[in-house]
Amino acid sequence: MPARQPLHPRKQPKQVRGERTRQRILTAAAQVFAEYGFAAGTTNRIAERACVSIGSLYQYYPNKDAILVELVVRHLDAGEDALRRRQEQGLPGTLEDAMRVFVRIAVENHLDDPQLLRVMAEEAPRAPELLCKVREFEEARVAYTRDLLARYPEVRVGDPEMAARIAVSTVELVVHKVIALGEVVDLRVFEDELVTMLTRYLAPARLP
Amino acid sequence: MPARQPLHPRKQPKQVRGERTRQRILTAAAQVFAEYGFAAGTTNRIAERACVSIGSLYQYYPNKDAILVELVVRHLDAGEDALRRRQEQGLPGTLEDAMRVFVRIAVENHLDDPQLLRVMAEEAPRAPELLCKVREFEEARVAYTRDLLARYPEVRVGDPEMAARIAVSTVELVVHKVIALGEVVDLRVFEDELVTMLTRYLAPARLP
DNA sequence: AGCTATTGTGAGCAATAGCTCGCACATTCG
DNA sequence: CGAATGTGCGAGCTATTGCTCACAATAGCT
Repeated sequence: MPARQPLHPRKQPKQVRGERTRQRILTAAAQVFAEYGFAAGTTNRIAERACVSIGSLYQYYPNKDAILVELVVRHLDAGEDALRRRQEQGLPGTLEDAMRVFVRIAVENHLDDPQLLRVMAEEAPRAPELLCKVREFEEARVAYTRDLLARYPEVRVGDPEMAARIAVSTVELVVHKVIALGEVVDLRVFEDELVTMLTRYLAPARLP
Repeated sequence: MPARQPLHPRKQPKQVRGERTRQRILTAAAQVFAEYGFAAGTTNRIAERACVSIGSLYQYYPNKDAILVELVVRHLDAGEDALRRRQEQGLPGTLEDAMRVFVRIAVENHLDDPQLLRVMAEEAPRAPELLCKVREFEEARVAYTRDLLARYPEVRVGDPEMAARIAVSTVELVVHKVIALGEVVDLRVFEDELVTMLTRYLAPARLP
């Protein structure tokens, strides 16, 4: 690895041609990272896959990391959108339904491209910029979940903030593990159990 | 990165001197990996920290990965030992106590050296050999947990195997995240909530 | 056509880091 | 002591890879 200096004023594409090239590079990068991993997914390989010269690649992205950052940001945005769309359909009738929505969105999000997701999850902690963005999104989800829980009177936890935090992390991490690491389990059973765990935790049946 | 060929018949130390050198290398590697991360923790740096020449380093480890593998295996062994020792103290009185033991062991295990643990967790999925070993240990823990749950009559779950799997993963992943990623939370509150989640999930209060 | 800004090219530079190999030093043992 | 074996050394080879730069091609406009 040579000079990694951002002495580069990358340009915004001003013609359609440029926009399309940029998109080709991004798509190729997603494939290459998914196939080879981040380290072995060299910029030359990405350029080759995108049918673009290496020079062009560096015209749009200042360095390799920046490509990954854009991929991650796009993924986070997509996840947020999915949640927002569900949100607009109104509050689920029961807490269990609400939890099922969470889990299912997470599963769908990961099922899309498990390999790429795995790379992103592995590489995220390395780039401080990425870590920051990921945390931002996560904080938003925690806050949203905390508010959501407040709407169900049957919820009874010691520390609502911590409960939301644990719930969000658990869904994210456990789903990611099962999907990306390719555990061989029945997804329906998995979903049911995970939903049960969250529901029983947050809204325990009261003793007589 | 140049030739990574294991054309090497690494030797077992036959003198005490060799054994000590090996240990110095391992200790240094743990420090260097924790401080610089895996990629930036170069073999030369490790050798320097260990006050050993790189030639000596490669006399005991065929390549860089092998050093990490040994560190991970040692850590896994340590964790298993800790669990076994508790196990010999007899079955905890309640399920909640049993869960608390799990969580606390995980926390202690991670509190030991969060940075190194983080590196190991991030790097583990890359080396197939490591992934294999980690899974082996995890399967053992799942089996152990499944058996443990069977001993508490109040446990009521749809799929005991899946429940054990989810419980093990949740503890491991969530604890790791909170400790290694340095989330700013009260550890006591965190422990309590996590234990509560597991307990309520596995042994829900029965309705009248 | 001609002129300019934008986009595209790819050989090759520079830096890095894993790892080797020939040799020197240390330990053990007869 | 001296031979055999084990241990330690570290300059430098080799391969890789992120990235630059001088130049070429194309698009848009008059």
